[in-house]
Amino acid sequence: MAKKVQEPWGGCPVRYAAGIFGDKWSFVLLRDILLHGKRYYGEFLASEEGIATNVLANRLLKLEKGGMVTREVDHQKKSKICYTPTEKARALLPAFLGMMVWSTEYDKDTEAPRSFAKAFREDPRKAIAWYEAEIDRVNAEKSGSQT
Amino acid sequence: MAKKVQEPWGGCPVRYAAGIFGDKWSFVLLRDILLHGKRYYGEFLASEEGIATNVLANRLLKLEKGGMVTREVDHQKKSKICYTPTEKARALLPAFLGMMVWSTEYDKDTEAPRSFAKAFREDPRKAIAWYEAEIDRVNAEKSGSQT
DNA sequence: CCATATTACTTGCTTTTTGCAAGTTAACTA
DNA sequence: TAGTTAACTTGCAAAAAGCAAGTAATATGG
Repeated sequence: MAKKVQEPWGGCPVRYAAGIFGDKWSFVLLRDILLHGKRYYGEFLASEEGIATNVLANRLLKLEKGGMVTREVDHQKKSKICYTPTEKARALLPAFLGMMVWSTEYDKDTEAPRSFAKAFREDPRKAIAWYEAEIDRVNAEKSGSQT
Repeated sequence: MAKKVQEPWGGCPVRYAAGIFGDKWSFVLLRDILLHGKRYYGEFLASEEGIATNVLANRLLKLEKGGMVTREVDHQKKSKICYTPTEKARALLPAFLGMMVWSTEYDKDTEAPRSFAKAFREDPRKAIAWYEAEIDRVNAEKSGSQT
């Protein structure tokens, strides 16, 4: 029996967002899928934060039900499942990158290069477009459209 | 013995943000303090989401340790504690409002007026400035600087 | 073709966190 | 000065997270 996934918590915009990705593991998964080009269960599991396998399965299901990722059998290897960010997840990039800029400013141990915040502040649209293009690139690579 | 508060989870910007406010109750508290002008324990407790008293105490402490709020005895009534958003919390407004715009676009039950997303998209700085001014107004009101 | 390995989960169990009700303490207020 | 408000704390049950091991469907080397 599949574990129950929290039902959407709508109405208020903050509550809605909190209901969809308002927990630390969802943050980390969104980072991996939007910013690090990860697509497979094993890749998410390998992130340094060390998510537990059952929690990972639960969050992937929650993100899928929340319309943030699509789940399909990989085109190149049928034993793998490919998780792809939806347009809804991609539309979160501006807020997500804005949040990261905030972190680089306040985390004294930040590992992000200064250039990241600088680039985003100087031309946010361009920065967003760059990440969008990266996502498209990864998607194309996983689409089985290889020669 | 006070409950232990999660130690900061630094380095990666996403992980840092997740460590500071990456749980649904912190989201809701930040909304109340940044957007709804709430300042007191009793006000946070009264939010419709229904946070438990022990969780509220824990999250206020976590936000304080994370540098998001200051905790001080109220100037007008010494039996009350006034929680005030720090500059660090206020600096999160752009990302926070961006996230809310995202919610209004994808939550079919959204209660936010269209004008909110429209205003933010047309002139984000102006929208942010409006909320900043609101925060200043509430702070002034609580500062005991009344006639 | 078959044994071994990958990959994506699921299951069972322990620990931690949350939720809920009740209790405590220090101002206030009539 | 007795009752009230405000901000927590405590104890306990329920839910979620963490951990180790197990399973099922491909894939792969010989």
